[in-house]
Amino acid sequence: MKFDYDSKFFDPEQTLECGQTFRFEKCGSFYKVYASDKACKVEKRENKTVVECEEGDGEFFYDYFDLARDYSDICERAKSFSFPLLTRAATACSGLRLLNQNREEMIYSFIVSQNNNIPRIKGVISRICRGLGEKKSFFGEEYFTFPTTVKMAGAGAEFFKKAGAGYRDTYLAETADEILKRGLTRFENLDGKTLKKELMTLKGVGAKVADCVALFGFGKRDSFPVDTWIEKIYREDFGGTEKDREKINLYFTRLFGDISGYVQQYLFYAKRLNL
DNA sequence: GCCCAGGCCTTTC
DNA sequence: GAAAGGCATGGG
Repeated sequence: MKFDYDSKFFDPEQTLECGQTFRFEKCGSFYKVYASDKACKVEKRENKTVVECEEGDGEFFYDYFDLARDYSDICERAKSFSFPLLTRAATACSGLRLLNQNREEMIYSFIVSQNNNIPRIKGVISRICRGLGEKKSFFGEEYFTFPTTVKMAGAGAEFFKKAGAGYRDTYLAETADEILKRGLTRFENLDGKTLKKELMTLKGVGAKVADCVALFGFGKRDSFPVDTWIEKIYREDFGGTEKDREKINLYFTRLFGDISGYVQQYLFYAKRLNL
C-alpha cells in the first residue's frame, strides 16, 4: 500500500539522516527503511513524501513516522526562542520528524552508539541483524529483521565482538540477558525522569543513552540527550560554560520543556550539516 | 602516528 | 560525590 504526506513537514533525508535511526539505505531517489521486523520505501516527490509498504503495515508506518502530530506548531515554537542556530535549523529542517521506534531496538542500538561514529554504528547494527535477525523479503529484495531479545540473549558476547561492537560486547550480552529475564514492564507508565533513572540501571546505559531510548523508543519528547555535539553547540551557540553533562541537560530541558526532544534533533542535525 | 566518534564503567580520592 | 583512566574500532 501507499500513502503520502506534505513534504514540507516530512522530509525523508532529514528524518532518516539525523541520527535517530541506523537502519536505512539510500537507493537513488528513495530510501529503504527497516524498523523492528518491517520494511518500507520512502520517496520525496515534489511537495509530497510517499511511503510504500506491505498491505498490513500502513498503520505501523503511519505511527513510526509520527504522522498524527502537527509539526508546523513545533517548528514555530522552536523559532520563537530566537537562537540563531535553532531558527536556521527549524527553518531549513522543517521536514525532520521524530520517529516512534521499537524500545528494545533503541536500547541495543544506542548501547552500540556510545563513543562511536554513525557510519560504524550502522555497520555494527547491520551485522547484528544479518547474524541474528530473520531473513525476509520486501518487493523481492531480502532484508533482515532486528533480532528479538531471545536471539540477542542467546548470541553471547563473542558474537557481538565479531560484529565489531568492540568493548560494548559484554554490555549487549548482559543487557539482553537482563531484558530476557525481567522484560520491559518495569519501564512502562513512568514519567520521563523516572524512566531515565530506571533505564540507567541497565549495563551500558548511561544518561545520554537513556535519554535517547526515552526519546525515540518511549516517546518522552521532553528528553534532551547530551553528547559531544550538543556540548559543542552549548558552548558555541548558547554561550554556556558548564562542563557537567547533567547540568547541560538541565539547562536545555528547563529552557525547551515539552519540545526539548524536537529542538535537540534540529540542533544536532543542523550542527553536523554546518548550517 | 595523532584525534575523534550520539559515553560508560571502574577506581580512586 | 567529583575526577581521572581505560576502553575497541575505523575514519579523517
